Amino acid sequence: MMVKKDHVADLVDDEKALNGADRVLATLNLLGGFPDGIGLNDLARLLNSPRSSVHRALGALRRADLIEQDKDSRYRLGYGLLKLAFSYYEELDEVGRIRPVLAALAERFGETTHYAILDRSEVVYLAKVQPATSRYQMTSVIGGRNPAYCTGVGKALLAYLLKDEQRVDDYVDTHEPPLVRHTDHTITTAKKLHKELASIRDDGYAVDREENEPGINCLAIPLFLTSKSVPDGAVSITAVAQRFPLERLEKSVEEARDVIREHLGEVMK
Amino acid sequence: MMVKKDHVADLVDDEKALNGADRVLATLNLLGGFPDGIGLNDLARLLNSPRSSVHRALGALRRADLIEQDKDSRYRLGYGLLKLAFSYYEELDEVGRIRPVLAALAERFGETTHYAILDRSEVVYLAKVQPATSRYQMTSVIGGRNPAYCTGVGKALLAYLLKDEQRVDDYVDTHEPPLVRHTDHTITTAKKLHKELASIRDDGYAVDREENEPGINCLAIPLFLTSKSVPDGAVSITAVAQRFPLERLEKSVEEARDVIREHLGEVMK
DNA sequence: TAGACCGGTTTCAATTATTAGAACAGTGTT
DNA sequence: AACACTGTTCTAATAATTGAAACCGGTCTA
Repeated sequence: MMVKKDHVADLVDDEKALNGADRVLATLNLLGGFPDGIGLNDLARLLNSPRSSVHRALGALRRADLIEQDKDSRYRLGYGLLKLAFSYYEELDEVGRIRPVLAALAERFGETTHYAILDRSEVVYLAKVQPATSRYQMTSVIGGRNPAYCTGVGKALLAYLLKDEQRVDDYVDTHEPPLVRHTDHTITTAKKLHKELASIRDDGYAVDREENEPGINCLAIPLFLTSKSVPDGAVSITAVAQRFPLERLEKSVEEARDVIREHLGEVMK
Repeated sequence: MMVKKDHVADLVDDEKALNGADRVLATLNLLGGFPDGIGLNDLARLLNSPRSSVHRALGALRRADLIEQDKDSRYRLGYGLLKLAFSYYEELDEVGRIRPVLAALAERFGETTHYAILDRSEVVYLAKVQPATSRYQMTSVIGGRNPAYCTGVGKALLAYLLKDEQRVDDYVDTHEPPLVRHTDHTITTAKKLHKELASIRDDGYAVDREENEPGINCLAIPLFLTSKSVPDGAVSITAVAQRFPLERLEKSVEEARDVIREHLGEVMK
């Protein structure tokens, strides 16, 4: 079988050999990329570890009910992992509260909606609802990340964290790697970012104008669930520019706010 | 803090001490039960392992991006785990096909819907959709399991696997533990089970008459997606008996079939 | 203010499980 | 029948895990 080599780079440091538990967990992470399963040999190659070691790692994972072995003896992530993750996920307080809102917004506008929080300099997606009539498949994954500066939700949340030019400068200077240009519209300078964040504070919402992915626009509204000054997270409506133009997205702000208010009350600026 | 001791029994064999990778994975599994996080000491107690060993295990898990440490230094499952599980889950072929059907059924009947497959003698829930107006919270979790003989989906799937009395006998005899009575209506004898499965084969659907949980009824329809003779899985509509009586559930069969046909075509007997 | 206590973290010699190469055992293909 | 391909088991040498105890930074209490 062909295996994409570049897939590995992120997961395994080819330099130093893994040992013990680290190898077990690297194996687990690696298996996530192969929904149809993968053989021991390929796995060992990818981890550049001896087959017998990987074999024992797989044994531990199977004992813990995290992976399974198909009839054709390929290894896959197992249902135990799904149960672990989903039972944890369903217990997250925020998610239960927010998901009905996302569903309502997705239904109303016919577009994919997200809820994301800020973690250091990145946004983490904690919920995602696709409308019933979704023809497109967004690349976002629950638990997945994006840089804050080039996403709608990210800017919506940064706006209330980087309130003056000084902090924006610090953010940009210490950002590692430096603000990368994803598209023609990506904001890459402290000056522009500060201006953008100020405007977001004024409006109470943020717009991603194809700054992260070409052809993808996004409207994001920060939510103040537990604090009046710092938002806990932000909801977003993500739309394909071609089908749902930017102007229409910006005109939808009040309608979206109404939906949110209906479910959560006064949680917006 | 108070920690439920019985929670552990399933996860950790108190007898023999864990070592290395096994302890790391036991830690991971254990953390799933504490969405608000848990401290190192409690964790070590539950795993009855030395704190330093658990500490190193946690280090490995953090390196693998599977857990995180809160401000107050409690350990939680991390977003990396969510990403791992969800990216795998979203890639599962069946799920993508089935979920629209579940959503449509949930919407139509206002009840929770499931899709489950058979794994040895248990059913595994692979998808779950709650209606927008869901007041009740079902206990089922994606990746979770139930015995087949006392659930609607389980019986719907067994029906096409245990086609003669001989196989039903074998199933019942080798079932470990023996067929346990969950409620007054649970089927616990081979004779009754055979009769029930025969009836299911005739009808093309199964009904769980409060056999698994008191007060919970269920209508299940097996789906023949890849084979004409053996169903791949079954969808179910789970209803609280009080609000949605059994008769109404049985009368809904044709309507449910129409919804399924609409989305998937001819996949039913 | 001292001091006891709680948490997480680090240390270190003894131990023991991991390591990795190689042999083994099945399958399906040529 | 030989081959190439799996996953699996075996083994002595090695290196990582082990776990008691010490440590450190807090917070509560006397």
